[in-house]
Amino acid sequence: MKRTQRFKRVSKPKKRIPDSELDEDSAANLSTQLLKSKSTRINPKRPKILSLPASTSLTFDHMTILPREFFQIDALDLAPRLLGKFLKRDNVVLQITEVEAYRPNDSACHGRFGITARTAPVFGPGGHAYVYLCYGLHTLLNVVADKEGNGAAVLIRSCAPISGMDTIQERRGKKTEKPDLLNGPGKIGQALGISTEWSNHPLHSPGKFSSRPYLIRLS
DNA sequence: GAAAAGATTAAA
DNA sequence: TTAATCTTTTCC
Repeated sequence: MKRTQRFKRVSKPKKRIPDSELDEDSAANLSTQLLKSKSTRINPKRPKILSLPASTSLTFDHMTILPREFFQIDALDLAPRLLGKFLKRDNVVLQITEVEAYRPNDSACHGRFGITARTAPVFGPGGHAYVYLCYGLHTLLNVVADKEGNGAAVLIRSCAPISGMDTIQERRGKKTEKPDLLNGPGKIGQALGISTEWSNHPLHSPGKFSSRPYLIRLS
């Protein structure tokens, strides 16, 4: 039975921007390349791993915050579009490398039993965060997808560090630069320093508090 | 009201 | 392979 759809960006992390050079509006000349990947089964418990089509080279000049319309589409469409995008909070910037889509009919989707106190944000309009505690230990970050009323979201599973390495390592409690720094959904939440209080926070604007994370792209 | 499961991680 | 750890949902 179908549960979820996972998308993975298989490429090397892009060059890192020195913290001193990064600001709200520009992170000059990052280029990102979506490399071809095979469709493989990463976790036997999960039915299918989808991959991106092969290799498109994209170059951007300026960072812009993604508009809310960007998010208000089917989670299955939103998921691959999040690959390569940037998640920013303060000096920490992560580039999304692996995501997983959860749709209303997926057996693992938190929205499958309707609106509850915890899952209410999932049913809200796309572009907000849905953060919840997993196994009592890990804060998992989802990007709510689709229109209001549809319980769909995309889990951020893995990222590459772009900026704020010191902060990331400090929050993670590891000095490594290896993939295990950010290759898991619980690690993303930890690296961003978020808690469940962040659930329902809009990701399509910096928000009232500048320290709140938001999703950006280079365009 | 009690019990079990869970979109995981790190360490052995 | 397993313990850690606790909230949400389910079952009686």
